[in-house]
Amino acid sequence: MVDSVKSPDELTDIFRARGLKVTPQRQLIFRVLHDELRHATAEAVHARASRDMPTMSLRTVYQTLNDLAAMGEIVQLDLGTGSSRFDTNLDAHQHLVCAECGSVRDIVVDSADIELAEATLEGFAVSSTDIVFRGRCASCAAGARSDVPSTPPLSEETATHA
Amino acid sequence: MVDSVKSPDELTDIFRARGLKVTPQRQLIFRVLHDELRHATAEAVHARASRDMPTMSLRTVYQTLNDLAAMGEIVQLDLGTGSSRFDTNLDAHQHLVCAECGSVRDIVVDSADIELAEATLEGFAVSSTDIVFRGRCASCAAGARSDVPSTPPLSEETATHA
DNA sequence: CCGCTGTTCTCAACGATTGTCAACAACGTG
DNA sequence: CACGTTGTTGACAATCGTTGAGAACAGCGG
Repeated sequence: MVDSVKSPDELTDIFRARGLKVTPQRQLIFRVLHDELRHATAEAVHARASRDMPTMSLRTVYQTLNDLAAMGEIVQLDLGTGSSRFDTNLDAHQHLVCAECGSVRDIVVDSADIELAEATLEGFAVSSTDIVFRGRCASCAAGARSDVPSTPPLSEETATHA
Repeated sequence: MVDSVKSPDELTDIFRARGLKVTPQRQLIFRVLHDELRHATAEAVHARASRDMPTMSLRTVYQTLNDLAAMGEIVQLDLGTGSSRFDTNLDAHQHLVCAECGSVRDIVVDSADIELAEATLEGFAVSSTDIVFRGRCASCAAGARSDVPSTPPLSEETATHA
């Protein structure tokens, strides 16, 4: 986790450099992302930001998030949890996703291991490798409810077999 | 190893074994999946199936697809392409996704390579590992014409490949 | 033939996200 | 500090993928 909090100056530069105004909304959103929510959904960012700025519009959050993503300051992720998440970690890394609570955690994988045989690729030019480890996080495992009947997950999402 | 077409008998057994009726819709959907569309979206399946059975409802397709997924006969995938895809390949494998045309191809990865340090996991119990290699397929690289907007006219799933 | 039960169909609703558009606030420059 | 350009907001509508709710239906046992 090298990228912790960015200074207000950096923050300002980031926006200014692209001709974007440094509005309090943008500052707040950016700060929320870096200070607290590392894999937040737009909703989550909005909820958090609304505490400090009650008039904050969800529309603005989406817009700013997209702007930041377009600038390469954050990365938009689709982890199959229903909504996009925005990652402030720009370093190469992968994710652990808890199927139960939906929490997301970064994990560094030696992607060099994942070498694909040229022959297998058959001309496919890989530009990025997204890995999602699904499972159950420690918290959920700890507070595992016992009354959950083993009803086959009918309308569950992304049911992967063993 | 390629699970090609399943015989009508197997097909019947699959449904019957779970107490589901072998309706023409289900048969058709199942056949479409195994015969042609290996990573189809519900829409795609519906489009194909509608050719043979014009009254086929999209709702039924979704329902049947979910049923099949619940039975473990197909796997629901979220490849970040906007909609779920349903994979008939039950063997452990990963996917190559072309960012341009959206085509999906299977690829076998020695997932044993992807060893995660216990310490790093911090109690997270990994149950599945989904890897998506994004990039550009050979076809798109070959016909890299900028005048053609990347709009797959018919099915989102182009031919398996050259 | 009747009714039961599982299926399918139609249509409406949902969640996430974006478009629009008008009124208004405010950033950044000079 | 004034001004012009941008950004924000609010109030919806619209989109896409997907699911819910019932009604209509088909097949089987009685």
